[in-house]
Amino acid sequence: MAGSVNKVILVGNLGRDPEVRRLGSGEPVVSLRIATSESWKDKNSGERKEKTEWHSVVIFNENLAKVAENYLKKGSKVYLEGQLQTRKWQDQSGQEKYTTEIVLQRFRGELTILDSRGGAGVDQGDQQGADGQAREGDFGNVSPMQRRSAPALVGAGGSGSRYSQIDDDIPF
Amino acid sequence: MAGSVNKVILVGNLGRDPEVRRLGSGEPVVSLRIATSESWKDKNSGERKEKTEWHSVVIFNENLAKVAENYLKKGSKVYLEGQLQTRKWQDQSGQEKYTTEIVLQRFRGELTILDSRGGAGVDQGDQQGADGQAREGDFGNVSPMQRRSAPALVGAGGSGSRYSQIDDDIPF
Amino acid sequence: MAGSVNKVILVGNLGRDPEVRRLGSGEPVVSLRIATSESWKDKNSGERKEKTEWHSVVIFNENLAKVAENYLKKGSKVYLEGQLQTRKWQDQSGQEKYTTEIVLQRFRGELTILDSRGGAGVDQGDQQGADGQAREGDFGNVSPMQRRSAPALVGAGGSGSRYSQIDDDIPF
Amino acid sequence: MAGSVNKVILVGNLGRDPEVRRLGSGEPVVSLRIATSESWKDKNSGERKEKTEWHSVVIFNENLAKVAENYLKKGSKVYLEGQLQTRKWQDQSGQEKYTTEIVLQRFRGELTILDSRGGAGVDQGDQQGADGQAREGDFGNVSPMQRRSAPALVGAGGSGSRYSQIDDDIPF
DNA sequence: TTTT
DNA sequence: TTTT
Repeated sequence: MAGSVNKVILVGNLGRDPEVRRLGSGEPVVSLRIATSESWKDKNSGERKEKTEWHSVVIFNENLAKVAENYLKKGSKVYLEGQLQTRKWQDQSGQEKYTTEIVLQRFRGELTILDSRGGAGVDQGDQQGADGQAREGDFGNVSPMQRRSAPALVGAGGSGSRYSQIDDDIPF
Repeated sequence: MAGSVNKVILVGNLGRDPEVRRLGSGEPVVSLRIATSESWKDKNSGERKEKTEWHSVVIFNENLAKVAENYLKKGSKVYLEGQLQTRKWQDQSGQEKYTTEIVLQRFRGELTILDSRGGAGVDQGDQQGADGQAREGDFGNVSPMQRRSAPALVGAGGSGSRYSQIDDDIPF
Repeated sequence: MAGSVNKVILVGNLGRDPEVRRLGSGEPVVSLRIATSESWKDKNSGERKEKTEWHSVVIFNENLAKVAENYLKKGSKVYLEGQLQTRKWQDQSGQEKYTTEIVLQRFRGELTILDSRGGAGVDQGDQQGADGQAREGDFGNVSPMQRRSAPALVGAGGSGSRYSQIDDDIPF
Repeated sequence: MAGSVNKVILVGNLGRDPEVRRLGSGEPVVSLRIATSESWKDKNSGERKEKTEWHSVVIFNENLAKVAENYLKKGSKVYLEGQLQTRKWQDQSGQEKYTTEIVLQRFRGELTILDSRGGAGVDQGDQQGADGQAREGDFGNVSPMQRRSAPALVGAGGSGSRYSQIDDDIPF
């Protein structure tokens, strides 16, 4: 439809480490499980109550997938923008199921790490500085402090060469 | 969780008339089915392609539910803000199913009608003018032009009295 | 600062035709003046009141600038996303002034035309279809119905060749 | 104008402590100065570059003003939503000036504290729990850990009674 | 399964 | 004036 907008904005924490699968090209596609929650004081009982919502996020955006793979882990707090997408699938018994996910398509979406130490903002528009000059291959300002504690584990099947390529791209 | 955000922004069109059910208190809860879509030209075939995404929206916000009930219909274009919520249910055969909806909770969310004639902005914060004076009971600027063509049908089970009460509330 | 977000979302109407200036490269930079407004019923006087806010928008994003140049005009309704930027300048008398604008940087921001006839969505991520295949040069789904009424006037200083180049890019 | 949206979303840090002034009613109006910034690696020089943008925020929303007054301080990181508003004023020399601010009107806007320890989410819709029950007077889930280090200084001109009233409202 |  |  002409003239439509489909946007999700989340600020929440990863419930587990990112899951990475690779396309034929070797590019990572990263899945995240993000929790958001609300809490309030029940007016009758006076108790604190809390409700957590879990969100499934899939990152096809190449640069953001690399960042997620390399700098996020269980517990990380992020800001992200994606779009809603519902897909149909069949379970083992042939039952039809629907799953709604927040998808960051290629060249789309945003991801910003919010953890206090090593937090870093990254989004797909970061190919350009405030000076208006485009900078291809530059994908943002991820701080090394944010690096996952076990970099050797970074990237399922990831090779050192891929990782150093990221070192070239990431500006630090 | 402290410090989280769960927000969906949609601009799209209703695929069918709003569905209204009533709480014990008589307040409407309105369900919408909203389409958003993207189109692009396939680089290989040169064909125009389009993909439509359908979204289920549930409006508990009392004022916005009244507006949806009375001023939206199949084809209407809206801007809306709500939050993602996934609920579990069982179909007739006892199968577990999950449905993800965009929910506008009581006192939360936004809904703005974007149709060219009679479009009108309404949101829950509209209890106050630009002058900073609170105005309870005032819920926005819905134009009569936007009224559904068959007001007699407005509101499943709705009575004339309820409708005129809305007339008191809606500022026109 | 690591971990920051600076985003403006507007739905409003152009108060005048887009203003286009050209960079040395010939790329258009387009300025828009957008009105948003709120209305409410004054609780004391019972009068309808309305307050309009005017926003200055500057589009450096190349594809979106072309769309704005060619498909927007006074009165057009748009959805747009950009970022806040305040710049300092001096008036003729040497007085320091500050102007805050909503900027759509290169490769960033979104612009979607919302007018009922010929409305069309365009954003910088539209280089890729729902199939996940990137499509460079494709910048969205602008409908010919949306074309400004006087295409001969399109593009200050614009040549026919540039315009037909747009015809190649725009998918219709 | 019917059908418009005027929304700003910021994630950033306070450059200084909140400034509080009081309305005749004693209600606080809080001004914040928020920094957002982007950084990138210059492709030519290879240097890290950074550009910071400063935003002026004014909070009329009563509950959010109290939270800002009591729980934010220089350096705090927040997520907030408000609307753009430009006002005209005259400096001492009679010169006309314009200032653009992000305003959180009464009953509108959102504010969520993002600091890692003691971070807390608060927004004006928090008068209701996930159970859909409205809870007046409840304005969110601010953690005591987030309290400013010198609570005695909290609230310019604030009395102990006002502060304990907040203690009643804030759910901890 | 996160976070506070 | 913040933050990394």
